[in-house]
Amino acid sequence: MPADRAPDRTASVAGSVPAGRLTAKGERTRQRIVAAAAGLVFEQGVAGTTIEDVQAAARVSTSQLYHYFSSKNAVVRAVIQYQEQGVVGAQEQALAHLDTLDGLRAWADAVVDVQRQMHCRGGCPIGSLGSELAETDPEARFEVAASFERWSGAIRDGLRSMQAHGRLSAAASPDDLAVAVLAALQGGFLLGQVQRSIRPLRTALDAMLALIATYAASPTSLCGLQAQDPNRRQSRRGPKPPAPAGPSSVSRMACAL
Amino acid sequence: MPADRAPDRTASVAGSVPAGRLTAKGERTRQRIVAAAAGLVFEQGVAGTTIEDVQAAARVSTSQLYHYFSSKNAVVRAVIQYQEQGVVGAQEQALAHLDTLDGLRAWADAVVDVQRQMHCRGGCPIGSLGSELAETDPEARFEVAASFERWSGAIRDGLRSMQAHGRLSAAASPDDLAVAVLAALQGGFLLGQVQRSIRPLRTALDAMLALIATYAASPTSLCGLQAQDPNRRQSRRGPKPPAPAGPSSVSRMACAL
DNA sequence: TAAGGATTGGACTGCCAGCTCCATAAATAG
DNA sequence: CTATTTATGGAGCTGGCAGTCCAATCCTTA
Repeated sequence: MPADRAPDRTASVAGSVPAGRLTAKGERTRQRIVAAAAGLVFEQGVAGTTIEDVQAAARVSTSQLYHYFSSKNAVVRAVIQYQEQGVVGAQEQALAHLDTLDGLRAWADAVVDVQRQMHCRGGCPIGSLGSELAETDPEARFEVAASFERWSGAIRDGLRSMQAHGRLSAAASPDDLAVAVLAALQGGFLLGQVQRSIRPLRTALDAMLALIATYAASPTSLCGLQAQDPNRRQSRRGPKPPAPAGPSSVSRMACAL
Repeated sequence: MPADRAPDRTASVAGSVPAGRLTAKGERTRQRIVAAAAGLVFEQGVAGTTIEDVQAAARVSTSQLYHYFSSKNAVVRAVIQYQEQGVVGAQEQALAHLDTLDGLRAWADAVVDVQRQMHCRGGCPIGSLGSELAETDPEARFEVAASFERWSGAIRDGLRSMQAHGRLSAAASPDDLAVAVLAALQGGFLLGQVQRSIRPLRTALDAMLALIATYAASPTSLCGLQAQDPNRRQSRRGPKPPAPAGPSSVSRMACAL
């Protein structure tokens, strides 16, 4: 067995290369396929993306593709994990040291900015996959469910951190609020994708921020009367927090989420 | 021209029967096709539903189907309008005479109940279509966008009515809140579909209700401190408002939304 | 250097789904 | 009653797409 074998971080993916032995070169090819597939799937959906498309985009032959994946379904599952890594991973970074309401606002701004940069196309890479595959591919549904769980977990941890710093009332439930925020985010992405506008996402997240501000324990009043200042929405154009700098291709833009 | 011709309410659908003259019988056949297609699409998505499937479910021959629709795309567009009619129509009914916060809570309960009855399968009939078609069928995207607009408009009118009755502070923006509520609903449906649980939808809508309660102008306190009573979630099993009674098939259950 | 596994090339196949076409039956108008 | 339009039946065509197969080549190890 080769010595420079890449760490076997893909062993858990059923349908990968049979008897899964990958050299470093093979690992790179495999990654090229997944990245290309992720981009295409993001742009045109699973059903709208053919294996031929992926081959062309990744510049690999049929036998190459089927050397690394047993079926199109296997490619799709790899894409799901790839997007989970990219999107949720970036989210965990962005939410890691969250301890103020302003930090949460900055996070929301960054999220909205992602959709703006995509010109509202494609929706959320994970949410779209979930919607398309939920009723036809149980395993895919399961993996997307896990991604959502991890994502809302990151938000919950951020809120807990705020609570620990005394920035959030003990009456607030970080667990419930996290789920609600993620739902607002997903719904906002969907509405915005369909209407080609960032307004729904902006509005939905602002609403959740206003609710959370209601639970703010520190300086500001407990009553969220100025929670929804109509001016703030438009004035949010300042220097945005540098997103955790992913690679440059279109498919990675999605992952900068 | 026949005298008992059905009213031409489908004339606006491009791709319907060429030179669109429909007898009453033909109209019934057409409706059977659309209803069958709607059910299948709801269960398996557009890509997962073949014309053959629709033919079998609607008990029509190939030539019949292509007599009434020029292509699969035309069928899909008819399905979108069918679902808009069913879902948004029912929503307009349910939200029509909304003038109290409790009325809004009852509405939310009914929405959650729909997902429960579907065992969390299928998501929102309109949202799923939007997600699947947004990037591949511009016309479909446009129609779904219009549906969302109409839907949030219904919510907005309900909130305005509350405002007119003095139940909501003038500082609240029914327009923004309506969009946020719809986003929470859509996101809740998606998360719940993927995780096979009604919790996300319940939680997301409760969060929005808590925010709206914050704006409540009348009896209850302005501070939403008991807004998120964790007990209320389980205790919501009383006699639910009779949903606006749609037909009985599975595909119509979705439309009872 | 030789062997054996990993990687790559690309033609080919089988199937399925969307759609066409022609023929027949039913209904309507005059 | 007859001409015309509308509704139905069903065989079959065609293109595209997932997946197969047999080699050829590269790379690692010994």
